[in-house]
Formats: sequence, structure tokens, C-alpha cells
Amino acid sequence: MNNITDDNYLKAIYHLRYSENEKLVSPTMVANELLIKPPSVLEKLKSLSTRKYLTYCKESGIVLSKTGKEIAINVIRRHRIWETYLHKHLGFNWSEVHEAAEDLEHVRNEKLIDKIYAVLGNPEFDPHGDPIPNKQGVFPKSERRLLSSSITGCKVIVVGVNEHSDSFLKYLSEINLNLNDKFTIQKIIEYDGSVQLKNKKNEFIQISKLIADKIMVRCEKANCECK
Amino acid sequence: MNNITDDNYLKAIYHLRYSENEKLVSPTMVANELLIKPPSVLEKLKSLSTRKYLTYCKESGIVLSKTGKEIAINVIRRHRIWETYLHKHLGFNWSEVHEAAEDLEHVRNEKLIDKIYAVLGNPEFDPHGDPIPNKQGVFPKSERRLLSSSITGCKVIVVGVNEHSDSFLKYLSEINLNLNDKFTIQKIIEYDGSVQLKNKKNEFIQISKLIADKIMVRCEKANCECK
DNA sequence: AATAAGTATTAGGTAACCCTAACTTAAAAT
DNA sequence: ATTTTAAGTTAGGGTTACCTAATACTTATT
Repeated sequence: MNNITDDNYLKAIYHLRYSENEKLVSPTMVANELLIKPPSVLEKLKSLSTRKYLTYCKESGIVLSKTGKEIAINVIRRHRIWETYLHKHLGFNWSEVHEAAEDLEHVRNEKLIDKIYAVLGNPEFDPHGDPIPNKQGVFPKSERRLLSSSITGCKVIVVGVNEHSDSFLKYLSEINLNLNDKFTIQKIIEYDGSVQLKNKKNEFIQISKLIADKIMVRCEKANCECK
Repeated sequence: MNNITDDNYLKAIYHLRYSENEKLVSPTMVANELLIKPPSVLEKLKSLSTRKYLTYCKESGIVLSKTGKEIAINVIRRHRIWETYLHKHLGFNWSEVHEAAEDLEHVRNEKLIDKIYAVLGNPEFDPHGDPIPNKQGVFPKSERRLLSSSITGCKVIVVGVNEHSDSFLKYLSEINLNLNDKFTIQKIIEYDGSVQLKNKKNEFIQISKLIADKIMVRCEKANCECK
């Protein structure tokens, strides 16, 4: 609980650097992520770099050290474990889970996180389909890719989303597209990249490219042609 | 999670004022409770009093306002609900529970606390025997009194402790005195106030007055003479 | 190439929390 | 009653985490 700000900076940097295939992480990007101003970030970067959690220079941007990465992964791990726990054991739904986890991720009690992780049966993915690193900080492998990179005919399972905003998650619920649902790609509209899906009840759902870019799927068949 | 310091000040003041029958709460007492120095407390008192959470003057000491009391009770409520949850649902023992709850009490997510409270079946007492206020802030009634106020022959049930330190709780485990255990008061040694107990297996346990002053019990019989 | 636009950085400021040192008052002890 | 001791208070400092405004660079754009 002590270093909530450190946690948040390292987590933000980790996300920018690894999750959303950005290359260089700049102070401004971090400022935007944390809803603060660049000078605040600059100042904090000095503190984090004297403590060897990262290095920063204009050429290579902000780069986490081994320790910095470990801390970030641990925060992410706690966040995702709590999300899973809230969902599976306390009846929270997809969109409610994130807010509470945002606080709980800072509780550093190791026995607590170990315990709920064990109670959940060491899950590999959280309710949004995001991978949960194990205690050693290793992320599980998965064949996830963007829904937008599908080809006609492939059968996919929804395994995650890339945006966690309330409005986005509510929209998905409304069009009846949920985690673990299976769909067949009916058609990709070349003109605007929209995707037409067919669900198990043979109902059709059409999704804009913007949305399809934020949904992660994996193919039902291991050797699907789309790859 | 935002006002952790406010929480801690209000909780400390509440404890000093109500739990341990002290009358006047002084800045120095608060400083000792929070392991900080009096000037820091003075400063914070100004902030808390302009926000109408309390009043302070030398004559009547620090007095919580209605709002201040509500906040304090809410923190205590969250703390005790988490302690109970950790104990009952996650296998934490008596002495491990407090530390984790110290962080968790600051998570203000209402749905979360409502949910675990409900899962526990709206418990009235936590693993230390401390009363849990309901959502309206009302504490359950109980016939608890100090073990040291017993008379020979009365049969008591351990319902709580007044100290939560690790060493104290460990000592109780060692002498095999646990929450909800039943004992008969064998003898009160007048000279030093020690208490001799007999457990269900007819084994004898002797406890110093110092210890007996920190253990809360209630009589097994409603109309026990000890009252 | 010159200007506009955006990013990086420095300088200086505020608020929250904590501190020590010094002073004032009140309570206790001689 | 006077001294000692303890508690209350003020003054002034340090750190962290944020800010705005101004300056220095870059990168686009015209």
C-alpha cells in the first residue's frame, strides 16, 4: 500500500511499452495515461531512475529495469487476480470488476494474493481475457489475435478485449458478445473493415473495424488458415 | 482509497474516545496512537475541523462531529468485515488477519463490502470478538465484560480481546485460550489479581491480571452473580 | 527554408504530511 | 511556593506529488 504512485507509474509504463505494441514510451504518453501533466512525469522519472526502476533518454524513451518490470508485473498480477476473484466469487460483472481492482491491486499482502489465486485454481486469464502472470512473473502463452485480422469462414472464440471502458463493455453486452462466445466470421467488408459474425443461434452481428480492433479472439481450430 | 490519512486519524480518534474508556482525547494521545509527533496532529486537526469532521479545544479535547463519527465507524466496519472474511473464507488465523485488513479497510468500494458482508451472513462480531457495526453504523449489543471482573465460579465464554498485537495473540494461542472457548473461573488471586481458569478438559490455566484485563468474556448464564 | 505545432524541459509554486527546535502553559512534585 | 516535568503550540524545514508558465527542441506543413 505504501508506494501506490510508484505502482501506478510503473504499471502505466509497462502497459504502454508492452501491451499496446508501442515502441518508445515518452513522458507525454505516460502523462496522458495517468491523466497528469508531463512535468510531473519528468520529476517522477528522476526518482524512479535513481532507484534503478528504469532508465530514460530521449533516444530510447523510458525503459523499465528488471526490478521495475517485476514490480509492474506484480501490480498487473494482483489486479487481474482480484478481477477474477470479484467476478467468480463475488458476483461482479464484466464492467464492475475493474474499478474495485484498481484499489485492491495496491494491497501488497502476499499471503492474501496467494490465497485467492489458489482458491481460483491458479487461473491463466482474467474476466477480460487478459493473461495473469504466475508468481514468477511469467505470462501464459495464448494464440490470441485481433478479431479484425480474421478471414471469412474462420471460427473464433472471444478471449479478450483491449479496452476496458464502461461504455465499451456495455456495448458488447448489448450486442450480445461476451467472453468465451463462439462466432463464425461471415464476411469481412473490405471497404471499411467491418466484420460480420454469426453466433451459435445463427444470428448475425455486425461490428465496425474500430470495435473489431479491440476484441481479441483465438481460432477454434489450431491450424486455421487465417494465420 | 483517496483519504487514507483522514481515515486513519478519524479511526484513531474514535478508538481513543469510545473503545478504551478514555474521556478527553488530546493531540498527544492521537500522536502516540499513530506513531507520529504532536505538531503533525495539530496541523491535521485544523484541516479536519475546517471540514467539519471534528472540533477541538483544550477543555473538551478532540470531539468527532456526526460526519466524522460516521466516517470512522465506516472504516472500522470495513476493517472488521474484512477480518472476518479473511478468517472465515480465506483461512487466515487470528493474528494474521489484522495486518491485511489494515490496508483493505481503505478500499471504499461499497458493492465490494456489501457483498462480502452478505456472503458472511451479516456477522455481528469479527474474529477478535469486536462488534461489527451494521450499514447504518449501529453496533450490536453484547454482554461483554473484562475477564478480570469475574468472580469465582462463574462460567464464561471468551468473546474478544482488547489488544491485537501479534505477541499477545500468539501467547493466547500458546496457552490454548481461543475465541469462543468456555472456562470456569476457578479462583481469583486477590494479591495480584491473577485469574485461574479451568477449561473443558479440566485443565487449569493461570493468567496474570495484565492479561485478564485484555480479554473480554460474557457469562454463560444470563443472570450470573458476577454482574 | 520559414512557420506552425507539438514535445521535452526547466523554473517556480501549492498542498499534504511529516519533522525538529523552541516557547508557553499547565500539572506534579518537592 | 518553587521547581521540575509533561503537554500544547508555533515557527520553520523537508519530501512527495502535483501544477502553470516559459523556454528549448523537433517535426511537420506550407
